[in-house]
Amino acid sequence: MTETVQVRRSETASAKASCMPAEKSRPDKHHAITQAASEMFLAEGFERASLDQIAHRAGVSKQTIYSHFADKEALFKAICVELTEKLTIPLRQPRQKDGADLRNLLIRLGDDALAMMLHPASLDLHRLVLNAAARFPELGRAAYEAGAARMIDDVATLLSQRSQSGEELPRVLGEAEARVMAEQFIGMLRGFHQIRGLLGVDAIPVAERRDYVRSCVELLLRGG
Amino acid sequence: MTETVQVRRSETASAKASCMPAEKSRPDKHHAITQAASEMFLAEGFERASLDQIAHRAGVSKQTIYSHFADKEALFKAICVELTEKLTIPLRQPRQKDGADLRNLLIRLGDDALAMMLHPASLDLHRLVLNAAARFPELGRAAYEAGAARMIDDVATLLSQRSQSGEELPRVLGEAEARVMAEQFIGMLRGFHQIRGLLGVDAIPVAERRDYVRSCVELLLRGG
DNA sequence: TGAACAAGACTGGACGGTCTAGTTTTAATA
DNA sequence: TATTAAAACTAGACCGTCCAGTCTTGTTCA
Repeated sequence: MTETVQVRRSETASAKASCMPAEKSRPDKHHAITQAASEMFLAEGFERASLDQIAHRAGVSKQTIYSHFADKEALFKAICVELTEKLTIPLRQPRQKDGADLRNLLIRLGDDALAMMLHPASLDLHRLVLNAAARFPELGRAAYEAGAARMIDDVATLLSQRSQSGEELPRVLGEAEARVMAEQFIGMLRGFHQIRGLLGVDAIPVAERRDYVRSCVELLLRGG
Repeated sequence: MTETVQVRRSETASAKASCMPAEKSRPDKHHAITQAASEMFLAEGFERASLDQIAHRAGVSKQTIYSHFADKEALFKAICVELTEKLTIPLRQPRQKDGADLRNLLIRLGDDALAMMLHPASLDLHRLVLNAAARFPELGRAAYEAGAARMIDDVATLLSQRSQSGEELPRVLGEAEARVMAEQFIGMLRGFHQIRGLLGVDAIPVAERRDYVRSCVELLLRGG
């Protein structure tokens, strides 16, 4: 009796250590758990989401959760990593640059970036990670790398390249200059739109948002 | 016995309704409570801060807290309002505009605004309100009005005035244009500095930050 | 004297995590 | 294909802890 229990324990521990689907579990259970946990954590936050609720919503017993994850904290971290990865997929896909001039590239990029930042799931994750970062610093850093840092890198690379080869920008940019300008561009793009979403203030209409993006691009191209 | 308790109850309710210092309480108690509650909420968040801890830190009994505030939620909201008010005092003080040109005004304003946004207490409150906004929408809206909206208004007014009367900006700005440009300016000013603070990523050195602010002002003046 | 207070016991309930007992799935073997 | 044993699972009881909010019993102060 107790022996079989001990065996289970050790397997449980190893499965959790890797934070991966347990090797011998029924495959759909893991997904059901992470799905339900995502919904609950996003909607309620870490403290208010209870494992009983998550288990019930996943159609799974609490014990099964504990056979996949060491504890609530491990489940939470796994969810954060998974969601961060999922919601930043657009940032890791190479952008189409075929023949477009810098202005139109920046407009497309700006429209996409802003839409991503204002997506409800993105706002919820933002809230979640911001809150968790105080207690789990590695989550904060990981989210920064996957989100903000990635965007800065991409825009900086684009600006740097385009400034080298011609007349699309007033001057040739060094590495550091390009990064500063990228931060300025994404910063002004974001403006207070994301904050408004997070604070429950009404968003501006989409048409107005498009105008705003274009206005940012013009400001950058004139001022850069 | 029970009667005196009933009397206390009704007084408690009225004192809390106004969210002001109870009329008949010893004056320093209220401040001790809000002080301790501020510290605990900022450090731990709403759920993890317990009333026992707050009472202990305030050197006050739990009952005293409940004679000043209806419940934990009311205490929390009062703290949020009070902190929001306190931390946005700089935004409500008229700025010195004596004889300075727009460039230097914007630099001063930018330095101050960024320093304010990156202040540890400000970051903690930001986290707190962002998290609370999902459950208490009025807190979110109030914070937006006191913070972001206020800054946009101020900068927009400044830009609009200066654009009317001369050559400091390339063109005369309408009301709406000035607001857009103000949002762009503060947005690029903030960049990802605040996010880095919130996520626990190392901040850039102060000297570099000053350069960044100046660079933002130049970009705005050239591009506006 | 009476109102505000301190100290802390107490209640009721939620929750994280464990444990038990019985059921289903899997996969190897006869 | 039928058998079977281990592993994964379910349902829910259970434990210990924590906590919001109440109540009691005194104490302090105006």
